[in-house]
Amino acid sequence: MFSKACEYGIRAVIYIWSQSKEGNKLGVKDICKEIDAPEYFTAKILQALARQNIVSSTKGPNGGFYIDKEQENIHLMDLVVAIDGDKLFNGCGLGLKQCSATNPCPIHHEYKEIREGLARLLKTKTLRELAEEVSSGKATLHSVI
Amino acid sequence: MFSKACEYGIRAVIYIWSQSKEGNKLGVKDICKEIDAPEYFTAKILQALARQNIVSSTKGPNGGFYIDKEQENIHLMDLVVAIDGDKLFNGCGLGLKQCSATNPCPIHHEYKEIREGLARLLKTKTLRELAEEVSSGKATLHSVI
DNA sequence: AAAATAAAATACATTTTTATCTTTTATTAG
DNA sequence: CTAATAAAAGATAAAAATGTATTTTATTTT
Repeated sequence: MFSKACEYGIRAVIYIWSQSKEGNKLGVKDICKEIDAPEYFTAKILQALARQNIVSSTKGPNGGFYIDKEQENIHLMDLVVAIDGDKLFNGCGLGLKQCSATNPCPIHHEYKEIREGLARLLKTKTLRELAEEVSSGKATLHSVI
Repeated sequence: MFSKACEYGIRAVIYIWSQSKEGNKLGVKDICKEIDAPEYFTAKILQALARQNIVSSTKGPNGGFYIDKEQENIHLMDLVVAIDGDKLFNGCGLGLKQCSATNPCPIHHEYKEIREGLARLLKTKTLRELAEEVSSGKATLHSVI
């Protein structure tokens, strides 16, 4: 469903959120150790997200990734689109170039429902909520060891 | 969502179904022209499906792909799994190795619903039904020109 | 039996995704 | 100001997905 890049990105950002109280900044190495993701690859993803203003970052000692005020109301959808684009949400399930209610592929209507359900989920969930689930121990970002 | 291979495969098989009355056999070239898919690539997919007994084929003059009795009750799910495997239906949305109700990722429950909705759709639809939609003109397998 | 046909198998090429390593730039601590 | 730190940027590589071309095999028609 989501690309690997997107999976790592979501996990990383939720982790940053869950730790980003009182101006706390997190290094890529720490993030990746915690979420069990490849370091350099995840770094690239986070850099791209910083360029798109989904997360913030600073260089140098005590630098790292963090969340600031402007990013408080970001939904999971914004993050997914920033990494994977929106093809998941507006293309035809069978890859037809033109597929619509008036010229539907054989699964158009049912697939549309699924897709919209997914979009609804991603648009509803804020990163704050997801981070809270992790902070409170109700959810995790890594496999138990 | 589905791979390109799976999109082409679904379209090809539905088309074979829709044309496979009275022992009619279809060549790869004809199929690909109709569904607007790359010929050699789609041929490989169909060959793999033939090995897995999702469709039938014979070589030689008047040969081609067709559906026989044993394949009458195949659901869309069988086809998708034959091409893309089942990772879409049993993996974690965020890629965690272990993710379950007792050790959930932050979107476990909601994502599960989406995934199960998709699985339900694919398990409900038979290829016969989908082909019928195409035969009757209610749905198409290619963009209108 | 020979020729023609079409899938099957094999080989090869390109593009995209995933992943790693190195160099550069910005920032801070001493 | 200098050294240390950490992200940013760039280069490279491996793997997977996608796509194309060629050779082989099975089948049928003549």
